Amino acid sequence: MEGSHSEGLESKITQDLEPETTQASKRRQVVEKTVVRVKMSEANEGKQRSEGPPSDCWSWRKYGQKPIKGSPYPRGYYRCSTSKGCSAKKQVERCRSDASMLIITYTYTHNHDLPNTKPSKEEPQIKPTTTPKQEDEDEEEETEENQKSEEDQFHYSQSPFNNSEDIIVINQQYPFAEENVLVDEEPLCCYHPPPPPLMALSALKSEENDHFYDELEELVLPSSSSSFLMTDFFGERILIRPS
DNA sequence: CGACTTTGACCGGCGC
DNA sequence: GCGCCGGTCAAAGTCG
Repeated sequence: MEGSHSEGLESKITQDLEPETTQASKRRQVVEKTVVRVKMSEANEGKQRSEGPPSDCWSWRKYGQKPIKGSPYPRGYYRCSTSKGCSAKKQVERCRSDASMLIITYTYTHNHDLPNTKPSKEEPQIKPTTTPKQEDEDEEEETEENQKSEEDQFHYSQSPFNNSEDIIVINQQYPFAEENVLVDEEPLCCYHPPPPPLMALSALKSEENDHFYDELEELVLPSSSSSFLMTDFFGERILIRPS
């Protein structure tokens, strides 16, 4: 399974922060929502299973799944299992027009810190080749990302959506795709700078996330087959403004 | 044994 | 008021 993580881990993640009330209901959606779009190449999709999905560093437990009108793919409902009292939730579904695009909607915030249960162990070398990510690769985004990263990187655990009007563009090219790092699955995590412990735990969490993707995979197995090439995924920012 | 996934049923909100 | 749809709950089953 872990033969080669750094193979095709390209994911395009776009995170849109919605201050609240998406637009539909005023009562139902009076919660902070963060929409994250994760674009993964076929390779990724194929590997999701074994490699791990673009997950955040949290533990999620699935508590439901429902077919959504207008979408050929069902939506999965996950709840943070890291902490019992945590009300953080997330919905995962595939883009109906692009099966390779995952739409993850985060709701509520975590009221606890990241499950850094294993800060020591395989984190020492988590230093990506390009140390601080690719700070100059995405200047603009990087800027934002950087700020966000540094701030949300772990703050995310406390108030990921508190940044109400921010756009987080995850632009990762796999800085950690080395081999020591098992970060082949945390786009969400990765968009943060190279947080040492984070990576380690990311890998740990991958199991759980694995399920989540596993499922998605079952939903729709794109005939991806062998297009397993490493294509740099560029960050794509989707700005959703609750005008 | 505990934690998690799966699946059907139920509930509440919204639109017509 | 009715029907539709999204979201959540709960029981059963599975896996580590």
